[in-house]
Amino acid sequence: MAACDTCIVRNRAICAALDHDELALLNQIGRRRNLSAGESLMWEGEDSILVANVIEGVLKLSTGTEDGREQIVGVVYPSDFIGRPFGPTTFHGVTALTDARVCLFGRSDFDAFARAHPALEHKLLERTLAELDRTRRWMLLLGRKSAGERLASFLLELSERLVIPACAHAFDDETAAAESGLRRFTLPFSRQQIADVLGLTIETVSRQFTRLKAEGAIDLPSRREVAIVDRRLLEAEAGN
Amino acid sequence: MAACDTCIVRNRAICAALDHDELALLNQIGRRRNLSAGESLMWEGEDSILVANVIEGVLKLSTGTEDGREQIVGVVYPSDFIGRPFGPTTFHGVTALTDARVCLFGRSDFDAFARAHPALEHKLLERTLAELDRTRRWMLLLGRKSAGERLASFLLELSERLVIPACAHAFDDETAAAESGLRRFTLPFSRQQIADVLGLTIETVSRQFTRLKAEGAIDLPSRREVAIVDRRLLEAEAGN
DNA sequence: CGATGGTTTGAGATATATCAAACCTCGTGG
DNA sequence: CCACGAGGTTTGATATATCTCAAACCATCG
Repeated sequence: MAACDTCIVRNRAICAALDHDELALLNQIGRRRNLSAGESLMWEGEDSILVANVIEGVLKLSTGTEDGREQIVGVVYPSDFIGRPFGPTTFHGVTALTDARVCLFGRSDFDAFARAHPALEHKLLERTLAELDRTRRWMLLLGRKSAGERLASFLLELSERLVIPACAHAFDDETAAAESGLRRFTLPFSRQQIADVLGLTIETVSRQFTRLKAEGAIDLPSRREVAIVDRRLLEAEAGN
Repeated sequence: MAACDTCIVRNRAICAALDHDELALLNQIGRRRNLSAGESLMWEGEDSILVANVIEGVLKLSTGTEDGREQIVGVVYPSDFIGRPFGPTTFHGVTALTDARVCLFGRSDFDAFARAHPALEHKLLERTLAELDRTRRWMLLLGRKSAGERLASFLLELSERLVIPACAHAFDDETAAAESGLRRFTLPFSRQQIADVLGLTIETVSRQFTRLKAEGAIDLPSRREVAIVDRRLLEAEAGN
């Protein structure tokens, strides 16, 4: 039996474009791999040899300058696609933020398979277009928003993206609010990583956390946990 | 005779994926349109009803905050694709920076045509992936680079992107250097627009221009013209 | 416990923003 | 043809958000 049959992202990842037989073929060229938090799957500037689907966990995409400044240029969640198909080079590193599980393909195998299955390519196109939209909205944050606005925007986006779709309709109690995102969640980022997403320093991020808490927009039960106390206020702080 | 036959971007735009007959069909659903500098083709948040290929000219993609801060999130050149296919909303405005000419399609017509022609979708996918790479590299600039580095990076990118491919092999004299980009070019941006690309203010941009000139990296024959005097130095200033 | 790595808080430095004025450039009309 | 005006640009002086450097703090794990 193909591993795909029991895959929890089967219906949300680009694989949803495939029927049972096609999926069996794809399964033959792919393999699963577990990653521990902190482990890297690809490195910046490397030849593009692998692509993958995220099954579980959160990973970051990052680049940096010669002199060591780092910028996280994307964050991927279950069902997202990673890697650079149809091109020779990966422009950013990929590193697991939490323990993660991915479904890996050799790039050339995947490229060939995708070209032969337009429905799959179409899904990949839709996903890439959506990611481009999201990335461009992030440019507004990096270019024009204040530190406070950046952190507020970031927390709001996280609260939406961390919702596990399978659960979105199962609950709508305090754990998972169907409409507006999670009220409480665990950060898959350290303070330094948040700084690297927002283009700030760790100290500025920390100060904005304490400020948002002092103003009653959020609560911080522990370092890695955030509760949104006043969503309206947080949205106002995000200033879109 | 189809207008496409004489189109100067015929072999570089996504249309290159199509044969003569397919092109004739596409031509039936498209129309040309001229835009004057400053004219907008789409607005932020609008329903996505149009998509287009750029034939001639330079256009900006931009978003802003409620309170009027603006960020240019992309710049498109001849043969680039604009608009948001397969999605209901355009997340950014599209405005001509120079006089321009585009090949316009109704989005639903284009979507249908693209789905029926996988080779076209494939080209669009490659283009979207390349644009996503470029956009992510821009995030590093916005998140982590100084004003001087931003302007230097911007000028270097412009000098590459403004090369007219048709000429790239015809000349390699002082006008168009095949390898390293133009040595001298006209800015399709005002100072304010450059500020909006780089996430800076107009004054900071101006000061960095005069600094780069004083250091001998560039020359400014006029407000709208730039000559790269010392490319090495400019590259060093860009600090990648 | 005591060490260790991440985080928060503090004080001061600095790059960029802001506010304001002077300066070009170019088109217009006298 | 020249003066004028209007936008855009440059330069200057000052303010401020964020960074930098440094110390205190706190959880976690041996």
